[in-house]
Amino acid sequence: MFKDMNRREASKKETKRMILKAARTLFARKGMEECTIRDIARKAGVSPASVVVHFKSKTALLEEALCVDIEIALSELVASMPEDIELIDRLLYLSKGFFRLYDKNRDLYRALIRSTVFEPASETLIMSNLSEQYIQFLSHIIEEQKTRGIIRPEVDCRIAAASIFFLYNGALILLLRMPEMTVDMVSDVLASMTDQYLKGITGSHQ
Amino acid sequence: MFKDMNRREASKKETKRMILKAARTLFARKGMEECTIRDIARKAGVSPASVVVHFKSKTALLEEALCVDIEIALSELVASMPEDIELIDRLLYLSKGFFRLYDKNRDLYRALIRSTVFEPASETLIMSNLSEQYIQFLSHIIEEQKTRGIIRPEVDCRIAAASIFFLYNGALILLLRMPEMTVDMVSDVLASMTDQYLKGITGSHQ
DNA sequence: TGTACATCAGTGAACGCGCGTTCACTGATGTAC
DNA sequence: TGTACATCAGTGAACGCGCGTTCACTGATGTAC
Repeated sequence: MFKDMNRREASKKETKRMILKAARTLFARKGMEECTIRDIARKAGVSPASVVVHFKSKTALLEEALCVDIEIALSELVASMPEDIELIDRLLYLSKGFFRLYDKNRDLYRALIRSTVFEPASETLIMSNLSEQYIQFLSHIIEEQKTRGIIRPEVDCRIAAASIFFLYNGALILLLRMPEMTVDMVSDVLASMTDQYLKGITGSHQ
Repeated sequence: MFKDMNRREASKKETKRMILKAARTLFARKGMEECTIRDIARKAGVSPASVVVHFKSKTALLEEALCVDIEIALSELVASMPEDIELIDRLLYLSKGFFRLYDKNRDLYRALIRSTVFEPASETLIMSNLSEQYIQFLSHIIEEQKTRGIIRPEVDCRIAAASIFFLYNGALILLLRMPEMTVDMVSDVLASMTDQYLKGITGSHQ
């Protein structure tokens, strides 16, 4: 029974894989706007109708095609994170990694983020999950820093992680919408912001 | 000579005004996706081609139609800002004002923000200017708090204002993409974040 | 085991839609002489 | 002053495009008996 299911399902997965591969190639080459579902179907060697069967829209296809790279980048960054550096440097290590990724093809990632960030969360599950993973990872870092006494015990880690994510997100928007900004410039801005955030801006602290 | 110019230009402006008025009504009633340029033209009593002459795209029309409300809201909030409350309450007073505005028609404002925030800044001048105005106003508040000794002198006001704006922006995205979030819930989250930001999260401050 | 039927992934052509764009045009307004 | 021309806002119809959707279909795979 399972074997039977698997034959059909395997060929279905294979078709989907081919469409995704063609989509990744064409999106990267020509950008979101310039390639049509029919282009991708032709390149993948399937019928246009088949693309729509596997992905409910061009946006959903884009999301699934590009999120692979983001997932890989996230796990690589997490794995390669230096252990012996300060909190702020760890945070910036992550941000800068993502900025570099998105900088490889700004228009394409801009199209992706625009069509996911502002959609209802239920429509863009893959991107929502990625953001959630990222925030949770930030939250763990903060929790860990708390045990070391670097972060004050009464701080809500979840709120702090989300704040850091929002700052990152703002900086990312700067990068994507202003052609004259470089990865380094945006990283510097984010560094200042994050530094301020960690230290606070009120009172006469130090 | 001026009188001559004015006749033509006046009628041109009048046409534009009528298109804008029709657009505001129809957008608010049916939403961005559900109304077409031809609908708006019909309602305004002009030719569809005329709409395209005055506004280069449907998005540009949406931007110009809705930004009026945002501008009004901003200046009202600035004018009605209580003077005798704490910094954090002033910041939240502004944010909550905007949340309430956007909450009146979430889908519509979501469409607006999605199609402006991620476009190149040069394509969406009105919204860019509004954000800039808002950040500058935040910057003035911080500057003023600095003179009172509430904010530390070495703090970069511009960076602080942008950070606060980014936190606000993140909270706004929460509101717009999660139907179950209310204005009060989002305001509470933003309050926690802003509070943390002002105090800082590292060290044994206080 | 074989036969007869059911399921279902994928096909390819067609549809209606709204988009921006184009076009020759009309007619009012402005300008030159 | 009038006449003849230039400008230009706005017209309305048509165009090609890509989109999602629909449809009857084919043919391979799986299932019941």
